Amino acid sequence: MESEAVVRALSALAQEHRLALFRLLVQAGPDGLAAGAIAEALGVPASSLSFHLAQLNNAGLIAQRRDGRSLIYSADYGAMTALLGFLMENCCGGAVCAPAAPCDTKDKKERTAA
Amino acid sequence: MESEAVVRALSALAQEHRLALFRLLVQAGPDGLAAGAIAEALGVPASSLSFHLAQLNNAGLIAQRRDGRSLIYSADYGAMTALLGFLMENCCGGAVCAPAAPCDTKDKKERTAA
DNA sequence: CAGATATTTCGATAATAATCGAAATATAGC
DNA sequence: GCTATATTTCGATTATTATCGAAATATCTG
Repeated sequence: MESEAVVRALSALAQEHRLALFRLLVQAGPDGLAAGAIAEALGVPASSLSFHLAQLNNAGLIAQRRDGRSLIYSADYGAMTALLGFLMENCCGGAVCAPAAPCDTKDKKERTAA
Repeated sequence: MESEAVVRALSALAQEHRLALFRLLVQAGPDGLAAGAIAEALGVPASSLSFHLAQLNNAGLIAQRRDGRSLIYSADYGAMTALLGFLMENCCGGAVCAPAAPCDTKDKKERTAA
């Protein structure tokens, strides 16, 4: 992941609505959520939400797919992991640094899946 | 870590110079670097750098200490870990999700140290 | 095709951020 | 106290971002 892409990803996340939106998708899992459902969950007008979705999408943090009239958005876990990895790269001049396991990872069957 | 603090941290990192600056400090380790040394390393005017240092400091991502005439800045590894943890909280509706080990963690003696 | 639903694009406005030189503050040494 | 070094604060300018209603686009159903 290049520095420029990382800045775009961080900029995308550095906004209250988008951070909440991204976390909502992270927690929703690979199935994702329709734009309308997100707008309702966050209490944001559709046009505003669309702007924020575009930011996250442009940053490569979320994926979009169509299902009938609805557009379904889902978190891109691979991009998130790459982002975290970049921040920690070559970290800690040999000292401290906690592991920070991302999640329970019950199955771990697939890594870039769905 | 609260949502508002996370947004501040992400905003602080979502800027080319500050991202480079933070990574410089992350890689420099707990000893940190003097403001002047950072300015030279990044090729940024002192007043501009001061602005960026203030942003990172205000976001709680870096610590400041004085050594004679110099102000030494160092990365706050605890804050970084908390930030990453927040992003992954409750992630992956039970599916995927790669571990993303932050660093080699040779010793692993302390977790929130220095 | 007409009408309904889901979402995006457009356009205008308001707020926030980045930039850097010049002047101000803090510490050190004589 | 004076002079030099290290860094920050101030102020003015420019650029980017967030906001949301209204209109446009896409898909579905009959």
